[in-house]
Amino acid sequence: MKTDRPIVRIAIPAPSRRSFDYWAGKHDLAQLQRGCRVRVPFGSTSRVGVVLELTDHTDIDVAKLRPISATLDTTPTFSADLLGLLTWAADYYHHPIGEVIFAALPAWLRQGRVARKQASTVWALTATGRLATVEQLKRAPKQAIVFQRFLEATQGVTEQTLAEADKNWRNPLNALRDRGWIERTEAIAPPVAPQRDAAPTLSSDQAKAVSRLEADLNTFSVHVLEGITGSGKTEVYLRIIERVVRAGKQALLLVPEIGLTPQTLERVRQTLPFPIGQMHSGLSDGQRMETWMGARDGSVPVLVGTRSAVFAPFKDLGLIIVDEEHDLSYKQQDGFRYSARDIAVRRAQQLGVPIVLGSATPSFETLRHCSSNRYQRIELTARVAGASLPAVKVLDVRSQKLHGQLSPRLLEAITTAIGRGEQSLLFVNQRGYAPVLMCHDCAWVGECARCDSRLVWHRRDGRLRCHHCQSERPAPARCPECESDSILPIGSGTERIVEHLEERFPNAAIARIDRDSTRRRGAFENIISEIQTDRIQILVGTQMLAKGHHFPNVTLVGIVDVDGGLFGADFRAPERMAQLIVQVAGRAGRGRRSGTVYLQTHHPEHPILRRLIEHGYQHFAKAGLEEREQADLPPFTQFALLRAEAAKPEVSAEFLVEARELALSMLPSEDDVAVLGPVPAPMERRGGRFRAQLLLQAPERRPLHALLGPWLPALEGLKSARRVRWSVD
DNA sequence: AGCACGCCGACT
DNA sequence: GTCGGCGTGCTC
Repeated sequence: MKTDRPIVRIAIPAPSRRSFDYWAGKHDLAQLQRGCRVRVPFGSTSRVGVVLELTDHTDIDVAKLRPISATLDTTPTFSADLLGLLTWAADYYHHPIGEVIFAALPAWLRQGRVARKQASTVWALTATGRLATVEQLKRAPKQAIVFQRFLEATQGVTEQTLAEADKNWRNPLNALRDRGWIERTEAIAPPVAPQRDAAPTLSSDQAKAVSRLEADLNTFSVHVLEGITGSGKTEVYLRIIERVVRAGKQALLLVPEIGLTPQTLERVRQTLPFPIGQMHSGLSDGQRMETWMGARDGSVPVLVGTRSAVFAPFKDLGLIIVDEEHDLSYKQQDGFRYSARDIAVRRAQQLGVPIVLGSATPSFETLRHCSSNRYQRIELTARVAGASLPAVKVLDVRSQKLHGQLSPRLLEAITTAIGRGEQSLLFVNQRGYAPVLMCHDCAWVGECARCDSRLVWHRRDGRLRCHHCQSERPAPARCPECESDSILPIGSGTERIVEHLEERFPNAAIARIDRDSTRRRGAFENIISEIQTDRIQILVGTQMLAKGHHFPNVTLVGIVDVDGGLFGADFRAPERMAQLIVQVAGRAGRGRRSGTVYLQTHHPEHPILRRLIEHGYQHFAKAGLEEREQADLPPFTQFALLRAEAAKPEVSAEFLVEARELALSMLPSEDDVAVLGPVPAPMERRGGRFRAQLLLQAPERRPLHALLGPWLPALEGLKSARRVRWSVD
């Protein structure tokens, strides 16, 4: 109904997809514009909300309206275009608007703090300080630690950064100042001139790519930069970013979670003579706020960040780059399940700016857009500086005597590599010692009490752990069932592979890289830099090693077991396996020497494997897409998945059955959307909860969205919905 | 999600 | 008599 007093429509972080209406009250309407934050009473509590609209009508009973309690912003926190993007995302992913908007805010702003750039004091090296070395501070270890930070930073150091790293920083800082090595500077230190010797000459492919991108800088266009590992995609990104920033605009570079290593950032910093902002989960609230504000006011011209940086504010964004666009870490897996890559494309479209999707192994979805000419493809074919592509060898492990899953030929190849002073890299898709612990006498196996899974034996810690929930317990010395002491590990994880290698190569230095060995802060960086100094001869790791790192001396890459990707239940399993193989192959022979990739399999003739090896990723993807089309699978069919979980299996089943009935009653025709299920989820019991799902399948996006629109709010009203945890993917 | 309300068992 | 268990319902 229409009212005579102003009403504010507000997004509030609550699990309701509706917005909430309040009286504007006595507050200044200028501070209640779209995008401003306000504090409002909500039930018995108080919340921070964001104004979506100032209006004069409401759908609810005006007697229920309450006035907002306070305004929090004098100018809107969100620009019109960013708020537009967020409302689009809430709509597209059918997720509550309040939660979407709050996912895009730094914690301080979520709590209602004033958006103000901290008056951060920045210190920078003086001319004297640039010539000084850490060795001169041998007798002043505290100063050495602080000084080291200055050597690592190219753009000065804020007091806040120092305070976060070490609580004893003020005295050493003053001492360094007294030495005349550092000085206070005004704001962000003037960027140090890039230390690159000379800009590397671009290959003809790279030059062509740069000029094609430059031609499209002022319009929306999606370019897929497809280049094998080592073909120099990063150099293309850097050239085009530089061009955009010199034209007075900002650039956003999205990288996978694991991709934002100090090295990546350092490379960008060393190359581009601009202040570079970073945004990722490792930042403190203060740092995040600083970067957020800097991007918004334009003082951070280049922002490098992971998934959530796609929601960063910009004063004048001119370019978006999504590196390794196929990477799964662009998809948020819980809560607001968005794809940062897809949102980035939408954002570029909305702003009328170009976006570059880079990958050696583009996702099938992206390739399909290329073949329908919505995206333009740019290929980089040759590896730079003469480094050649590794040869791929399939090792048939059938009826071979294996040493902890390693075949004689693989061990032989490692021996040869060590003899030549080269490094070997082995991928194992299981951390821990062994994926299963089994009693040889009664066939007991360690199982998780809360999940449908086996417990992984972590021998170093003497524990059995579930990799799907938090539960763990001491590893038994005897079988808990029959008391036999012959309990055996079945299969191998990284720990056990390392053990076998240590027996076989007693003089080799072996490093293990998985979530367990890199849990400590800085451990990952330490191992990576140790590898780069060539002290390590053999690296054993999980997929976390597959991305991004440059190991010039690795010439042998082994994938201990590729069979998982051939027979996975998920229709995307072959795509992922192929991407992994190509990516890890990219780790071999990046320096001057050529490399070899060994794939161990029990199915050397499997057509999927043969296709990839004999014809390459492009051909593999083309055939894979044809198969998806035949089988009515995405991206040729649109899927939406309603998941539900509850402590009892019948509770989630009941909810999904009701949801199904509701969907069928709302559908104009059953031909539009097929409702399949409910069926138990792939791992039905996880963390003590029973999970089930309902699949909606439609040939087009439109009827699916048309159903989801009214269906999801209706589900909220279902009584069975309150007894389950549910979400839409 | 929080948070209050409400209706039943074990304590001083 | 009261404390508190967590089922149920609501938030403009």
